[in-house]
Amino acid sequence: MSAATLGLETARRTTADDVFERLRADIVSLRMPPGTKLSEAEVARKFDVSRQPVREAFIRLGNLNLVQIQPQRATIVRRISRSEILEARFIRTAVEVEIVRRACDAYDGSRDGAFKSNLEQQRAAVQAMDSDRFNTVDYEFHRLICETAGCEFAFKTIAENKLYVDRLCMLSLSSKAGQQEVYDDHVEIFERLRAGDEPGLIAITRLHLSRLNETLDLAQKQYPDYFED
Amino acid sequence: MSAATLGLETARRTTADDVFERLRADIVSLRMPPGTKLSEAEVARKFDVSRQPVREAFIRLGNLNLVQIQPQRATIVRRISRSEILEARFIRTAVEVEIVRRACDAYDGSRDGAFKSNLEQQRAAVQAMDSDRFNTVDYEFHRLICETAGCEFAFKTIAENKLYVDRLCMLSLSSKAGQQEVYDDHVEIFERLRAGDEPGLIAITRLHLSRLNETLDLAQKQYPDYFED
DNA sequence: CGCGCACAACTGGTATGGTAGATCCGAAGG
DNA sequence: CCTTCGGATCTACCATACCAGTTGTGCGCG
Repeated sequence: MSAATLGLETARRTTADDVFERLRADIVSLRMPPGTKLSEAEVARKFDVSRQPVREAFIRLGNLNLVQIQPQRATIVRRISRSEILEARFIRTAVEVEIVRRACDAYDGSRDGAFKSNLEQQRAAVQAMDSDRFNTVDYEFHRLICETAGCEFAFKTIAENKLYVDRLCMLSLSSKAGQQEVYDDHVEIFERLRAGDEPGLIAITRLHLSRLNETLDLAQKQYPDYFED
Repeated sequence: MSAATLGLETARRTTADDVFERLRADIVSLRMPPGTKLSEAEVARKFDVSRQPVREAFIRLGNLNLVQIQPQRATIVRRISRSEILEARFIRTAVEVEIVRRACDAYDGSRDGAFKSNLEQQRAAVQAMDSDRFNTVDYEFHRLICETAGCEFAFKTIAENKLYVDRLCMLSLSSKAGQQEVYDDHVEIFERLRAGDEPGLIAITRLHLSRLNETLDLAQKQYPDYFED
């Protein structure tokens, strides 16, 4: 992912950036479901800009594997790849395990307040069945762990790999029970971290990330057209 | 990294692809050293194409963090960032540890021949002080480990993170002693793998990757202008 | 009725002209 | 001599026009 797409905006905002962001949002939110055909000309008309910025946005989306550019044919919103998601999870697991290992070493309790506040927000989101909200604080929880480990930068990789998964989460099939499970995991992760129980922390982290399987199976059964394998 | 940059070329080749590849090669080979100023118009003239494909190539290079696009100002070959390299190594270490862990479980000796052949080529390259050759087989060695683990895909992430490091290696400051050290590491990695000694394997892998520090220090001392921090 | 070919209507790729913003440099004023 | 201001000259950005493939369709022929 480029620096420009990650928020460290030092440069000024351009039309191409706008188009990119809007399309990106439309894709990950599933307002444009996988398989949707996009056309430079059409999008340009819709956003009332020329084809040029649209084209550049397409290139960047293509680099993120969110769209598939078929020269002289079409550009379509990429379908979800089961194998790709599992591969992304492998990478994320590797990184996250390394992170919690470091976090365990570096833990000094200075972020306990933030953790407790975050967990409380998670609990409330589960109670209110607010999936969007839960997703956001989930993100924040993992960022807190990165900070504890002194590896804020690693969150970039995690977020990048999460891109593929975000659309899955958006299928809103995250039942209350599922979210409760995730929340319980988070609580235990925090407890193990505080206790300095490194082996236990790693084990629960692996278990936590492995839960993606159910979500994946469920989603693929429910929306087979959204998948390419 | 986009699919197009990884060789699974299903689409046809475009002018922009050519420009991208040529610039990329020029950058990682240091024919265009860090800090070199690029201009759409200038590159277009040099390659005898229009500015458009050049622009698109710039965007893709920017996504790979190989160049820095400064709107309305200039586009320059990105300087090497010390912190960024260390961050990339963190990610790579995390992934590689996970890989060898899996490789240890999945090891069945079926690739022993390939490993031995590869190590022999490494030995020869060290002897001949052929850095380029050594770099290539070094790559292959790590790919072999990925294959053993059944995680060919993970090599993509490793290679991607290696992008930042490639320019370092190109400074050809890899002394014969340094290469010998790396070779010895590889030998031991293979031995631990065969012996099924997982803890030892992980330890030597970590040690192996940590050796980058010396290279980095040396390079930064010798070519301070190539670095941005 | 069915098959094939040609043409029309797309698509993305490329070339080029014009615009706004950033920088640099020199001249004018302190 | 130093500072400042203004314009010349860069830059990347955007719009438009044109080109080259791909695809789908419908007409004509077997």
